[in-house]
Amino acid sequence: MPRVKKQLEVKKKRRKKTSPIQIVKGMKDILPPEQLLWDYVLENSRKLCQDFGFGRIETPILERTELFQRGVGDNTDIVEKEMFSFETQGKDKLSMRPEGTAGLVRAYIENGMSRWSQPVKLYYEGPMFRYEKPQAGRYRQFHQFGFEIFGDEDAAIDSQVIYLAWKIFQKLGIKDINIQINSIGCVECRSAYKKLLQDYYEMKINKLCMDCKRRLDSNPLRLLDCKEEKCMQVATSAPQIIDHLCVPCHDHFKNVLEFLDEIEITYVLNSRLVRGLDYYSKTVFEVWENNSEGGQSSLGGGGRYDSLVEMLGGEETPAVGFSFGVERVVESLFSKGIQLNYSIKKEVFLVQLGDKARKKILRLFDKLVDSNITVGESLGRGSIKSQLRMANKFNSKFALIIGQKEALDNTVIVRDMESGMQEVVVMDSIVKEMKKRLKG
RNA sequence: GUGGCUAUGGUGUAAUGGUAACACUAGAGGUUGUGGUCCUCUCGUCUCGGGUUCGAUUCCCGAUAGUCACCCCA
Repeated sequence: MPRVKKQLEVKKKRRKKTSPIQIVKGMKDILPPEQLLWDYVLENSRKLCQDFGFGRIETPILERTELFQRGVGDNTDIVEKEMFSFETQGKDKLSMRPEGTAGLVRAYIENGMSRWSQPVKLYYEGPMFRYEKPQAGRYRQFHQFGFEIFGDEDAAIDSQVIYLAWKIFQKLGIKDINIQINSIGCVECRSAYKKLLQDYYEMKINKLCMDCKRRLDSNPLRLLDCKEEKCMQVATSAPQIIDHLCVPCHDHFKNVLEFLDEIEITYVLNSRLVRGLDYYSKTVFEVWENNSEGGQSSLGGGGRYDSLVEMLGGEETPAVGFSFGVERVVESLFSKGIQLNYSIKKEVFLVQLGDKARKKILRLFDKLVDSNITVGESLGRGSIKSQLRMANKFNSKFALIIGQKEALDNTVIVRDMESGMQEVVVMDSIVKEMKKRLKG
């Protein structure tokens, strides 16, 4: 009977609890176990970028909205409806960056990097924001790692960027990938091609699905990518952009592919690959991974953007870049069962009994850490039993036990966790003793 | 933004128109200062808000979130 009453009281108390505040839609917490994978991904990527001569740059998350309107393109989906934009108290119109390149270009211009020795090679990482409908592997705040090369228009640079992208994934252990590549030409040949494509589809408009009929005007390039069977049939004989590139664009693309052949990177010519940001020209590519269901998912993408620097008010500067989604890469690694052992390992574990002992532990902990020994403790715990359980969980080789008696005698019990053998050691020599034992 | 599906302890899963079962994890303990096995106990506003009902976690509606497709991309 009293127990029932108690439960009721507990329930009443619970009711009064204020409701918890939830995470914002499309946002995600990255907890310690997952951080290991993040570190793995980012550290390897940074290392490779540095090996390739890239310097790290960090630009602000907030930029003027205008930067993205001009840079990414006013009519792109990203700018039109996917930006987190707001006005400050000072009436500045700002946006949280939806991608990294525009900010880098701004920094390139603003810091006078055109007078640095060319090419300028930069890499970056950080959160990006897009107001989209969240889905698996697709968040409103997501992270990109990317790198850009400014000031060199040679096709070799394109292939170097692709090579580095490829290499990063190889290094990370994501091997079942392929490079989807295409050239979308320069402004001139692209608009000519668009017209050609529209003409082609106009003739077959009756064979298209509803969506494609609608898209014909707004985004003709997208029709090539439709998954309706009847549209796919029409697409197979549609004109391909690589057949309609101007001579310089054509040669450039040919060179890129030759370089890729040379460094033995397998790529897939994908005439339907069109990227959603306006600033791209010539080479565009994506890195796709073959997933377990037999489909493919995009891990990252990039391309050349020779006119962007000028569009944002700088001198005419060719550039290429690539970026990948850290979440997607992490998830890919996770689904492969790549497990970085998240066992927290502590060589030595300190067990304390009583207040006096607890005080001694604090200093001992510090000394041991200073001599590069990993130490665990559980100051908040009372019983020796639970503390030794912790020691076991931490895979400790030794437990150092200090109780009331030891605190007074200035001694420590050294317990070998494997054999269970115990020995009393004088406090002053414990650090030395531990060092010695851990070596052997 | 449009449409479909889903929503149960920290996690992963059950069952049910009469307040919830199991596994794992976590915490406390299994007599006085000793771990890994074992045992016991503890941890659920059944997402939220309405409605139907004597009664709803279970049915209906709405909200929210997740998820899938479109769209777009990382």
